[in-house]
Amino acid sequence: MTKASENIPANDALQLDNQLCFAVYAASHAFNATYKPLLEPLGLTYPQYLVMLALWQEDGVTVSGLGGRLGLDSGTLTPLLKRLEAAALVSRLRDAADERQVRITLTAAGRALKQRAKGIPRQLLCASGLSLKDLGALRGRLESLTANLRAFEAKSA
Amino acid sequence: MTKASENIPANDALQLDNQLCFAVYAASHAFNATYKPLLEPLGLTYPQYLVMLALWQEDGVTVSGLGGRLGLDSGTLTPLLKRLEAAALVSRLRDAADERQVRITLTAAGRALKQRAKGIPRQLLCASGLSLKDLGALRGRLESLTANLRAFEAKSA
DNA sequence: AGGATTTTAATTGCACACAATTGAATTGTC
DNA sequence: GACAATTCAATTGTGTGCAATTAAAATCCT
Repeated sequence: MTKASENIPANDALQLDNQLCFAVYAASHAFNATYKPLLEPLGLTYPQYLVMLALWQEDGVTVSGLGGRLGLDSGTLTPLLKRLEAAALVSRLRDAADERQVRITLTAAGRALKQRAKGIPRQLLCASGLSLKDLGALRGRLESLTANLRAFEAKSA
Repeated sequence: MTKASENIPANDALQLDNQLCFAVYAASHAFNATYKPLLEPLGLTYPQYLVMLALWQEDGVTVSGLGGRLGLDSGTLTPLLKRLEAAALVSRLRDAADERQVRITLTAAGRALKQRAKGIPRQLLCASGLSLKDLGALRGRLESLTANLRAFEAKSA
């Protein structure tokens, strides 16, 4: 009998409170709600903040490059990036060498916003109630879980 | 100096890959993607599956009662429940004693679906690559994190 | 009893998220 | 060099998710 086939009482397996997926789902909503008031002064939604984090780290990337890092496709990113463009935080320009690609570049205002976002990680750390050490450990476990889930899908497909 | 004010190098704090929130966000998407092919034969989306889990556990509840367990409001639940009703899995009936409330009750087909969902938790456990023990520990840490985030919001509001 | 307050679900508007399709641009192949 | 196959972003359609408003029903309060 392998680890993954340990005995689960049938009645427990479908209990909502026993679902790891629901714990992740609830935590994801809770993060969203915690970020909302902190991001509102910056005029960003939480997914837009994640896009800005990625761009502050690396600028001038293509839509699919950005999508690869965030796990999002053009169907999500195109309208989101248009809103960031309307807010004058990014520019969207066709690559001259390959006009299929659109390069996303921060404007001066987009770069400047990083300063105003500087304090947010500290506030979230505080809200999480975790030490840096515990936070890092939890993050590692979640990254490993995500990798396992993706590998499982890839295997099935 | 308290735990929550440990030193974080400024450049690291805004790195996407250092964000616990992003690890949760990515794991949530990965769960969604893993469930999708498993739920498709049942005709359910992932949020609809969570609603069904809650109903299999306790039937005949009000919309707000369901919302309390799932952390969702009527703006999300009303259309979702209408789709489950259209699929003949639940009935939505005004409470005779208090006509403001709508009671959600499983149909025979809704109860029967539980049998077809029986095998799903086992497949997810397998996909997660975790032992039951590790899974429980991770779930506990996420529940505690969610509670902390909610408490932080409540404090701010 | 009767009007103000509160509770409850539904509705509206906006923003993701993803599958599937479209259309333009590039690359591969002959 | 032309034509097929591929790549890339945009578009379309469906389904959440949440804030704010609406409308009906119940409760409170004198």
